[in-house]
Amino acid sequence: MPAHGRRDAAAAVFRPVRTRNAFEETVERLLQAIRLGVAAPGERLPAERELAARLGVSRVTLREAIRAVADAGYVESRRGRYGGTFVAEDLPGLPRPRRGAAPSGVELEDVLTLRRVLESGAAEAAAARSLSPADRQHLRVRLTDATDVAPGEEAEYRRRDSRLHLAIAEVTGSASLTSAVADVRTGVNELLDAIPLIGANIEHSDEQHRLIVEAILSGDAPAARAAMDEHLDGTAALLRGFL
Amino acid sequence: MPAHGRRDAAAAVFRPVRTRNAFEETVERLLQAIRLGVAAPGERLPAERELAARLGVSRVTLREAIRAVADAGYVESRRGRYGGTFVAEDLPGLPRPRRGAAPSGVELEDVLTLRRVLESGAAEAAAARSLSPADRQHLRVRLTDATDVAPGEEAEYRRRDSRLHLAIAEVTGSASLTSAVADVRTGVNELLDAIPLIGANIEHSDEQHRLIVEAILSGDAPAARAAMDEHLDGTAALLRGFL
DNA sequence: CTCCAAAGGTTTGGTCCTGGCCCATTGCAC
DNA sequence: GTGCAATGGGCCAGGACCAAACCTTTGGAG
Repeated sequence: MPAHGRRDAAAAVFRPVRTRNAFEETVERLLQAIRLGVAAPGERLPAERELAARLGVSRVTLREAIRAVADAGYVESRRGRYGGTFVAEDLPGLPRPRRGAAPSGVELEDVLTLRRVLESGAAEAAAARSLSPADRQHLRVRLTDATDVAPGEEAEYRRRDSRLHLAIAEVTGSASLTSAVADVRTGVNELLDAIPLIGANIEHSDEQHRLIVEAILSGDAPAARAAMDEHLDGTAALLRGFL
Repeated sequence: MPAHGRRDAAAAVFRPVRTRNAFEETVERLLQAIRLGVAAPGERLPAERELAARLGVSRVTLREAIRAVADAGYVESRRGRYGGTFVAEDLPGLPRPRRGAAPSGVELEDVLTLRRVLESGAAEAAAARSLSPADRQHLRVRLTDATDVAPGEEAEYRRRDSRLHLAIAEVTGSASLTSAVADVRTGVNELLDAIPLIGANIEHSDEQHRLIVEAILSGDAPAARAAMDEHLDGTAALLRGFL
């Protein structure tokens, strides 16, 4: 009996339906928006009523989550017309000193495998599509943002880097692919938080980012995939070395 | 302001936290297990207490879901020692006459894009890995199963086809990739339910399946990707034509 | 034949979450 | 300045969901 194989597939289908409660999930989403640079410092989040509807969560729950995120210093709420919840200009640093929770090798390989599949696939798909002028502009802007970070601003670099990778997924036109990339990116960022950021690596990444975007913009799908593969291999090697 | 691009990424991060309620989610998972062939006709599901724990759902909720699925004729419960919940030997046909709910073109392309990224990526990743003898055997068994369906058994073919594709994801060793493939596969199956199954297509698929598995077993990652790409292109063309 | 283990079936009390409603604050339009 | 609309803030009744019991059925072990 191939019970082994069956168990793996079964684990995929019978995985938990709801990982956390609504409050915790909502907090994670807000932090994800901030850490991936989807909501930049100073920017306003959607109004509570709208955001609650979008997240499929009651306003009470959303407000509790916002409260928690605000207490941690990530956002700030203002009342009145033209009020709202705003991302803090000065974001707090890492809340996670990684208290012994080093990810196992299996977990690491799991994330890296999924990441490679999703991100290289997204790069290829983006290049294979005929992009609208808005899409092309979007990519260029994100690329510039990412290569244009003041030295010493590691956290900001991480956000813009994520935002660029996310933009590549966006221009594939596939909403579910974009969601998947956002999730895997969050996982990768958590891992990256555990290792130091080196200047040489950033410069190297900048160049690779340029190559990737160039390949996508010129519609060269194999080149886009190859460039993304190489880029990801670098990070993967770094992570494997440190963990 | 690049509000357009921002909106897409925001939609990914601010997507609903909880799509359905626990009951509905659980029903979907049970049906997914059956339709993907993870639980074959006649097979026993895990005991309620264990399954509830795995799904992260209370036993009460799980039982309600099982009850619903049993009422629809998919499973049957037996009490007493060596009892349990068993997948029906004769599964009901399609419950979905697709009442005008034809998927929009955008949705279709969304699923197909994600599918291509995930499944071709999985094939490549599987080929790039050094597979254990158990993995190799698993792939071979699933391949044989899929090419070995009695004529006229379209529903059974669909299940074994899914099971083979799922096996490819399994042998990548990445649990999250396997989950993602299972989900996208469910989406594709729903689309496929709307179009007829033609004998010639099955034969063609059988041959492509052989090529894919062969490439994976021989460790030829580019060939595995290429073979999977071709295979998926066939189905994609079929779907685009019918919808 | 008796006991027991493993499974499904049932009940209860409590917690989380929601949907709806109203209040408080703010700044622009008039 | 007055009105108003958009926003965050607060409250409550009821439903969904859960954890933890306990009951019933079944068939093998001894």
